[in-house]
Amino acid sequence: MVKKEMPQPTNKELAILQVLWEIGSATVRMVNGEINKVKKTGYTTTLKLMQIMTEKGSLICDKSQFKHVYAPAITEEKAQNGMVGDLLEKAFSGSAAKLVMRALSAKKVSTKELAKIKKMVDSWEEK
Amino acid sequence: MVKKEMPQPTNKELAILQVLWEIGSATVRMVNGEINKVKKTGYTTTLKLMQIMTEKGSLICDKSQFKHVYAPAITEEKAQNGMVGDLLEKAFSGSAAKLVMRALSAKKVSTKELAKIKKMVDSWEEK
DNA sequence: TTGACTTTACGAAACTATTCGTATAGATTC
DNA sequence: GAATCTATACGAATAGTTTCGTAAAGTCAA
Repeated sequence: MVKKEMPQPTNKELAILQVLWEIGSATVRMVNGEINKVKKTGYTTTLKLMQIMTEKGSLICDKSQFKHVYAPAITEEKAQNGMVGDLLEKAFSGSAAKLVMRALSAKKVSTKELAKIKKMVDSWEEK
Repeated sequence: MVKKEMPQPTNKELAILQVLWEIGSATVRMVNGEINKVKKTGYTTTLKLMQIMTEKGSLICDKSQFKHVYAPAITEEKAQNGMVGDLLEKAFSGSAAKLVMRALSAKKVSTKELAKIKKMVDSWEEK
């Protein structure tokens, strides 16, 4: 079985995927509505992008109804793994430790977040 | 003082930056030599890209000699922080914990790496 | 059914990244 | 200094993303 090498989603594609991961599936109008809360974007712009994403295989489109219904073709988890893996290779020579270090310093990390991270690292150790 | 919003480097730009971070500063020929170890690329292609990067402000060029000498305009640390911060925002809703979790699962992390990460998280806690 | 409205289809423009061919200028060698 | 080699300058082709205008097709209410 050949593993398809999926290119990382572009920023706009990711914005659309975020909406669909959140609500499961939606029409273009619904997605465009969400997108517009962040940045004004024409309806046909979003439509076109979603059609292209369907061609690429990152969305699935149900055309049985007049209003086509779109859903993500990959899970958020897989996409996140892909993006982190990509960044890891191209900017951190594959060292997860370096990346984690930057993640901690890139942003003020709350005590709560830090506790979560600690817990996660500990539980990972047991494997 | 206005903080300039630096766009994230593209993949090719990053490859060039990697070389310069490694050796400090270099001519186009040297950079192109390194690049070509990974992927065959024409000399003028690398030249053009480095000129564009200089225009953009991600490289600094010393033209006092016939063979121009280029150096990175930002540190690897800053660039890594930027890239991680960007990914954090656009794909993890700003949650460092989620990103760290993906970093751990995106790749087999060695025991050594895991120990480093643990140490880092612990020392971070003291602040 | 007709008119208003919504949705999709199509095509193209604007923009960016990447690539490289060709021309020109500076250095080197004989 | 003429030939040759190396470097930069310039412009353009290609490819991919993002944008949207316009047209065609489907829906629905009066």
